Amino acid sequence: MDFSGSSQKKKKKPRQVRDAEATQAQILDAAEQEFARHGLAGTRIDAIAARTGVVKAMIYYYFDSKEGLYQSVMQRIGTELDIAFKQLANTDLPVEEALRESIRAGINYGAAYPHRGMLWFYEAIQNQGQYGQISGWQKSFWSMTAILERGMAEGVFRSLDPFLTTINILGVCTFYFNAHENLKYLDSTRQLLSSEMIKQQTQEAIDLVLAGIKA
Amino acid sequence: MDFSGSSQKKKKKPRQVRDAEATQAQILDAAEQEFARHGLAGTRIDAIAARTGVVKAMIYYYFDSKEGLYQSVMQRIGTELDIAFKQLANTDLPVEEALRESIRAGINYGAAYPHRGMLWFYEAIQNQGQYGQISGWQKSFWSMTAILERGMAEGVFRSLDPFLTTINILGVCTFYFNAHENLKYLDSTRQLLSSEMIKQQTQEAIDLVLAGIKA
DNA sequence: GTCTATAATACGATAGAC
DNA sequence: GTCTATCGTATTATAGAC
Repeated sequence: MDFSGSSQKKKKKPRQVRDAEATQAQILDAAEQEFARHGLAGTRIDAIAARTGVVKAMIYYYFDSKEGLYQSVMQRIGTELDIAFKQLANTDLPVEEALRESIRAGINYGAAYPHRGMLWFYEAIQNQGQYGQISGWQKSFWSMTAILERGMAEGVFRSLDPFLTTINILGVCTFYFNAHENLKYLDSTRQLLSSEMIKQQTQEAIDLVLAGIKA
Repeated sequence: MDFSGSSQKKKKKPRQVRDAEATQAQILDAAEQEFARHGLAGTRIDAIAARTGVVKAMIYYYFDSKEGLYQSVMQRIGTELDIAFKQLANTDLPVEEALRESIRAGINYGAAYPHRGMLWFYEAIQNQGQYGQISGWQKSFWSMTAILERGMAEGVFRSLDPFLTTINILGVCTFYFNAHENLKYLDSTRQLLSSEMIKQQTQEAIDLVLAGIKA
């Protein structure tokens, strides 16, 4: 039932006319989502292409390989992370309030980018964290450790290991979101990702940590 | 260059003569490791077969499909989990000590089965926790919540949300091991999985939580 | 820069001999 | 119960037209 040659040819994807920068950003966005959902190994280039609307070959054209694309995603996360947590380094606030703000920032970040927590776990499990270093996330970690040290020096916080305590605070901030898919079966009446529950969880986390480290 | 028919044939795997039960257990062990390392979707049946020394077809013979094998792994974990955390339900200990023991048990479990934490995260991310319910892990969760409620009733613990606090304690117990591959880059002088560091972390975790919830 | 087509390989699952 | 051999499909990556 295919009449005519040129007037009614099969539907054909019109060639996209876009600038390189926009296309690259679009690919990075789609890639971040797919990598977070399936990890580096499990992500299908086709899925990224489908999400972007760009064809598979374009991804190889811009990023060489799946691994190269993954590294670019990590790099971009790093620059955004710097911006989000840079302010925590300022010493204007009293330590107690600075720590409260850090926890708030951590939970808000986890709520705002729920997929990035998964990305980090895939990175740890599948790639042993080798690509994660590209992002330079360590800077954010040490800025929280610095707050704890300042609190100890000022006598506001009790004697503790700032390194391990930073890890444990990070655990409180992230576990809620990272384990959400498992935790949701516990109590079907609670919507764990609703803004009210997150607000409650923020308060509980701050109360637990602050009471846990005060002198 | 293939002389003779039977005297010099190519090296051939000798047929294994084993009982069904031993073979099944062997497959389950190898499968648990592979599923923890690569998740349900990412695990290759060939890899399990290679690890077991059994041939791929045997796995299908005993477990029908990759999904069936995964469910069997989850079921086995559930029975072991029950045994490991059953004792925590007893109310002989004072609440404070009961909670201390729970945290110790949680960290010890994480240290003893470091791969299982990964398995749970894969389960959450890849399968939305649907297969995790087979294990019945919720029982262990609620037993810790019960301790917190008892502590509040006795006036030993401050007023808190037992549900969210259980999640946060679990976060402290598990994050250290789950994020280990990312955290190891922070301070190369600290061996996070050494028994001394785990001992330190256990103490820090107990101090943080106990101080955090005491009345 | 963007597309189509395809090479090369890897994987889940099954059939059938022993 | 255990093995070999294979089918069908999905996926990374590239070649080459436009």
